[in-house]
Amino acid sequence: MLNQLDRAFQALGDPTRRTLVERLAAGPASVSELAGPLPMSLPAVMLHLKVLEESGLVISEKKGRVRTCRIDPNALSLAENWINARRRMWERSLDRLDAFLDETAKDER
Amino acid sequence: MLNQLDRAFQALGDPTRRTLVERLAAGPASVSELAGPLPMSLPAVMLHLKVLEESGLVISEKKGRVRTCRIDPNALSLAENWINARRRMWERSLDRLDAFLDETAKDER
DNA sequence: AAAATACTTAAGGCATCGCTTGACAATTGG
DNA sequence: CCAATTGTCAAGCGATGCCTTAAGTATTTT
Repeated sequence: MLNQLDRAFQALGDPTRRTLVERLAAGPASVSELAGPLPMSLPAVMLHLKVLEESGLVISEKKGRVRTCRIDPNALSLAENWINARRRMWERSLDRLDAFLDETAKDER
Repeated sequence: MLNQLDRAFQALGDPTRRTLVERLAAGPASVSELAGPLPMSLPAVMLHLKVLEESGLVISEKKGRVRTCRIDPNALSLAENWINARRRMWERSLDRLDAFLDETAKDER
């Protein structure tokens, strides 16, 4: 029972899939175009695309016999925001520690 | 042969490890404190911490018999920046498409 | 209609992951 | 010193992940 954030991070954890995202960030592409430069079979790339699609990072639609894939920037933002929130939280906790240490130093004077 | 970005994203892909990061974002904690609320054995939590540490997201140091863990916000930024760069790239490519479509519409007038 | 293109599905192999239990330090408090 | 606390190491097991090949299906192209 994995949520979207799990899936997104897990998807980005694989170098092949990050390469795919990187390629798609430059613009939409077909499955063959994506698979072309990669050192693996086309079915393998399809599986990666499936993972990316289930994570919400990538959207695809089929017209005729070619499936065109594109990035969904919303899903990217979701992951980005999660990290950002935690980083900010951590920085605030550091600030509180600094303030506490300053207080202590003042008291000791 | 995984690089730091792979490890970081893979680490964040696991719900337990994101819970750990979430907890640590509020401030440092010992291994037992981290394991306490979690529905698994302490060795299991240790393994998760090892993954987080190898990914660079978490730093720990041992004093006496207690190991204190804290977040390294730099590693968080690394992942955040990667996503941000791709999202921006994608948005730029959308802008170019819009511009192109506008041009085309003008030509057809 | 036959051939080529572009994917899709299925079956299977091997590695890694997440977790468990059990045994084993190392440190500290009574 | 003895015992409790806190963490570490190791073996192992079932599930998942990544990839392969082989055999489809659907859609153009010739």
